[in-house]
Amino acid sequence: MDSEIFKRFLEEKGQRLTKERSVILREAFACEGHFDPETLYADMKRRGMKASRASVYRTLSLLCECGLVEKVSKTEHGTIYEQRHGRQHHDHMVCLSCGKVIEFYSEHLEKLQDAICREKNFTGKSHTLEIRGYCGVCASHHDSEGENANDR
Amino acid sequence: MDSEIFKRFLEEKGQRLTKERSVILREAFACEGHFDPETLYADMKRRGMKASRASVYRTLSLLCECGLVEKVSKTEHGTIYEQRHGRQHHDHMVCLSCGKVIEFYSEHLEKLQDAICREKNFTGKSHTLEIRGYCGVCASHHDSEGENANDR
DNA sequence: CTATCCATTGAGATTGAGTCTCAATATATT
DNA sequence: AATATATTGAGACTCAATCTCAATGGATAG
Repeated sequence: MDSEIFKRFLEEKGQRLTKERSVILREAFACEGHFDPETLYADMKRRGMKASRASVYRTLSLLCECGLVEKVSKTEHGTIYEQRHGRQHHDHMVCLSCGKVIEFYSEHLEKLQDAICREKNFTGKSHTLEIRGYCGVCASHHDSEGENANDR
Repeated sequence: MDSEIFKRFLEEKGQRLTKERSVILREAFACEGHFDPETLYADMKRRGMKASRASVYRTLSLLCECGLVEKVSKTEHGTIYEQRHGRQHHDHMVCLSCGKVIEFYSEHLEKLQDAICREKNFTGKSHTLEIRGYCGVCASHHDSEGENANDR
């Protein structure tokens, strides 16, 4: 279980898996996909679970440190994290307007990168591809207007 | 000249190329490479050129709009922009051993990304691809563990 | 030249994400 | 029980970025 991994990680550092940390871990893994700290915090509060904003940020740092969670990117609306345990590699599209993150995976793209690496005599180990632009919803608002398709 | 392009762009919108905007444009193009608004603002001030912080941000928005400049990424320390005029798009390979950065460009890769965007109904505006691994020199020094060029 | 219109500017207020501080509290160890 | 150490949360704080609005300035019509 994820909390076991986290617990072990903490104990190795002489730290503890507290109630608050458990709650935050659960919350982070509940939303299958991406999340940002503020939303996570707000959701938690709404559901009556107690943990301060400070603890949320502190715990997310710890989760990153032990690899269960990863910072994916920064947007106008804050940092986006994603759950990493047991998930397959993929790349991201990030909507510049609403901050939505779309995951995608393309075998073809991966192969092509391998080819480019060979060509440059480079031994690729990992990569990050982020495509920034506008999601379907925001693109339609965006066409007509300038910059005001902003909502949370 | 770049300021000509900017001027034309502004005039089309019924706006003017003011002294402040000129200064900011010049400053942005002076640092060959990347920059962030706060540093640009501070540098400008230090050199005794006058333009408010608000104008810096406003002008950078305009420059992005007309394509002379592009938002490249967001970091802990703010947004990074880069001058786009006359420079070709490229992606990066970063050597984990010696830190060397190799630039590359692949038409095929770009096309493929466009296709993926269409598929996801996403309007791509820009992207960043960073491949991390080992350059030719470092790879040979490295005892090759027979790993393939895969990701995560 | 003068009045008018409207883009532009800048100082400072405001927002919002994220961090830091520190006293109070919880937990483990002896 | 006493001590030591980890943790928490409220709120202060920082910093980038945006917004507000009165003052300015350039262009143009009369």
